Amino acid sequence: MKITPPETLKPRKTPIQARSAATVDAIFLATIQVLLAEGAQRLTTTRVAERAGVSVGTMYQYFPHKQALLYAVVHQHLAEFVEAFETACLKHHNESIAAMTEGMVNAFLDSKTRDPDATRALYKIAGELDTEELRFGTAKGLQGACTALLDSATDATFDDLPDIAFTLLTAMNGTTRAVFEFGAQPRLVQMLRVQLLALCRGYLQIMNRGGPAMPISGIPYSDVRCYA
Amino acid sequence: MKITPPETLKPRKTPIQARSAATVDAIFLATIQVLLAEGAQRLTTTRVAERAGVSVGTMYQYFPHKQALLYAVVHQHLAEFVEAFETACLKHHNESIAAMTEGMVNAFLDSKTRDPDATRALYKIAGELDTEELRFGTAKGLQGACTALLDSATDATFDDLPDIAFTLLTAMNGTTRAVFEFGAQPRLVQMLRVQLLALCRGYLQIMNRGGPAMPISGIPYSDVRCYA
DNA sequence: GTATTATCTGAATAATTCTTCAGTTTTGGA
DNA sequence: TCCAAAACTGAAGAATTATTCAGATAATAC
Repeated sequence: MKITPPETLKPRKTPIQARSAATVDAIFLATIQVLLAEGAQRLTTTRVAERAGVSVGTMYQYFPHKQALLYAVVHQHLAEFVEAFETACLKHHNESIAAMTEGMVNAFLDSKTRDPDATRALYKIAGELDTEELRFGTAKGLQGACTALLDSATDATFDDLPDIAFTLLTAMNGTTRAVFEFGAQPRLVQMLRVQLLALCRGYLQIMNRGGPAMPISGIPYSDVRCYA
Repeated sequence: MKITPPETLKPRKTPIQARSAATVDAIFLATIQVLLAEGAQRLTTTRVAERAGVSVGTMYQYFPHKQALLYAVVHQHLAEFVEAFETACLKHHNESIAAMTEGMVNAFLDSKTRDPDATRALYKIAGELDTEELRFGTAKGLQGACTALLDSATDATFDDLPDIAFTLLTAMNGTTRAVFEFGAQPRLVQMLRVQLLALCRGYLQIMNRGGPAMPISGIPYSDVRCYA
């Protein structure tokens, strides 16, 4: 997964000395902190600079405008996330569905949990990033990795794999997002890990082409796969 | 579900004549339109008023400040959604899991699809509403309805119902949100309907206390329910 | 030690935004 | 028809914000 930022959102210059590298890091960190402490509305260049302990001018030396800063922060974390997820997917190619789901769920949650503040902050601005490019690129990357993974399952085969991958990923994201917006207490995360495992496994079991046709009595499952 | 707005977010006055009722409606509509056309950043009181065809002063006669307007718009649609979902849940009490999941998924998607623009717009500002009260209240309401519904299933019993309801609801929301953020083309919505049905059914099948212990060979499912 | 490059500063500017209120227009009833 | 209440207007004020740039300071190379 490689996502190149649009021309207008590219950083103005990259740090050379160690001092400036530290400055940029501080700015990134401050962005997250201001976002969590004050909300997206009150995320201003001045406030971020102040929190980072640098002057506003310094910020504008690295980022041509506020949007570029936001883009950089989101891009950084999202890229890390995509890479972690893709790596985990590759690691579990040619395994069972049970092993795959475990790998995916753990990779997903571990990556989001590594820096909970950042995760929470990112969910807050994800909507205002006016470039769909990032979201779209990220989604495509994850979907590709998940599709390929499932396609290599040793104990199941699927129709409409991209749809299945899309559903799995967005379901994981939705549940995770909710947990983080409720504070992401460890107990909640652990609960989610268990529930997600069951969610993914149950879903894939039903979608498995060779699986049982009607696991629960009542309305038949046959209509589940035949959509126009 | 009844959600009372905090004192500071209450409307300044309620329309009496038909004329003013139309004005408020126009303002609500304009808010959605500006949000979609310009984004959350550029959602200003002046722009909304202009789009609604009224003066800014008129807006401030009904809403004490911008936040109150936003709150009102979100509240209106969310309340409708919660009620539709709760009604659907009540209608399917004491039925099979298959019937329940179908009822829930359809209610969820039908309600969100009724006014796609509003749905898309709401997802955009959901994050900036600085009062968690609404989100929290809504979540509680949905979770309660879903929990009660599942508890009445004729062909299954569950442990940790609130957790299961939470997972189901946030998974549905996550997938739906993604579809709407990608434009919500009818084909995508139809796809989602099918996938969600399978997702919910598969999950509940696994979580059913009386269900099969190990539906897919490989790593055992036994650990799925025993979390600390 | 000096020259050069990298980095930082922060008051000033221009633009945008929220909110008010004194006055005007419209409505519905007596 | 006439009037009091309801609804509307929009220019003006106060506050916030993004962005610049000329000059100061620190690091590095030679």
